[in-house]
Amino acid sequence: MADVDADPKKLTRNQQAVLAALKGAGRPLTAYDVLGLPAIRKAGMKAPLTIYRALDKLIALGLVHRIESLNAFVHCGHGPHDHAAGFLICTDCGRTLEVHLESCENHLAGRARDQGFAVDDVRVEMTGRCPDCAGRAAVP
Amino acid sequence: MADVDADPKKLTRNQQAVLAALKGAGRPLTAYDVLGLPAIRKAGMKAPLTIYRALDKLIALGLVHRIESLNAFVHCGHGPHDHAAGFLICTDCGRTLEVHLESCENHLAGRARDQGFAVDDVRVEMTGRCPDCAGRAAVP
DNA sequence: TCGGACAATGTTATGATATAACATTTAAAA
DNA sequence: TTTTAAATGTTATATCATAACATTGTCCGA
Repeated sequence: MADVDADPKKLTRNQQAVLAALKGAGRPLTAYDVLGLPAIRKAGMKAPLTIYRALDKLIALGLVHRIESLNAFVHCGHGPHDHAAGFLICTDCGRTLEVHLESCENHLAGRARDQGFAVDDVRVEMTGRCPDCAGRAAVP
Repeated sequence: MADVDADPKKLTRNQQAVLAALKGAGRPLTAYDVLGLPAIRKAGMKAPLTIYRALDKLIALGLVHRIESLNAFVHCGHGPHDHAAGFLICTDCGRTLEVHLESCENHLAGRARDQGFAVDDVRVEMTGRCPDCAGRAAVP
């Protein structure tokens, strides 16, 4: 689970730079997308590993989520939280919406426990079209 | 959605070989795992693309599922089906359990629709320990 | 303040996953 | 049989991620 007590002020320069990049993007970016950003190069980061290390930390702090089906990373707009997050991924514009799964998580994890499975983590990713893109498609 | 009317007899030699490999493994394999299997080399497949193409087809037919968080592929033990599948991934032994999500899918997709999101596909992956491994851990 | 411990960083190289492009063959249908 | 679509073969390359090891920075207790 995320370390909800994390103090954002304690982030290192690299971590701050990567977090700011994801925040500014407003959508998931791959590690190499981040690496390519001018602000990141200006911060002196120039190797993939530098980005991945910052991302690892930010994920551990619950400030960033990894989107498995995109191999990408997105800023968590909800602040650190302890319950599982679900993502709605728009296949048109590439943006994601984060949804909380308090109730679903119990349902899903309950299903798992029924089978004797001890659940550590729940990941939900849904693809489709976001409100904006769905609207555009309907009225072309 | 999966083509439930798919006829397994119509699978090509490559597709049959890959499907048999995943079936035999009983757990998720990466494309390169599959490529490395003697039976696959004997079938004449020797390039990654050959494997990926067979996998693409098998996935489209609903005979194989991709596990995003493992970059791996697993045989679907339930036969082709039309509803979303969830996976319980054991971090000890690497095996997966597939669970059906009839009810959860509605719940999740409903949440999405509440936000104006048009859902095409739902993916659920849970990590933890399977009954066997959880048992071993509890009684060491 | 010093010094030890630990986290973070820098650097280079490489491993692992996935697809592009284009020629050829096979299978199915008209 | 012709013609059409799908599958395959082959080579090269793109994309995502980590290993290994040296160095630096930070924090806290003695």
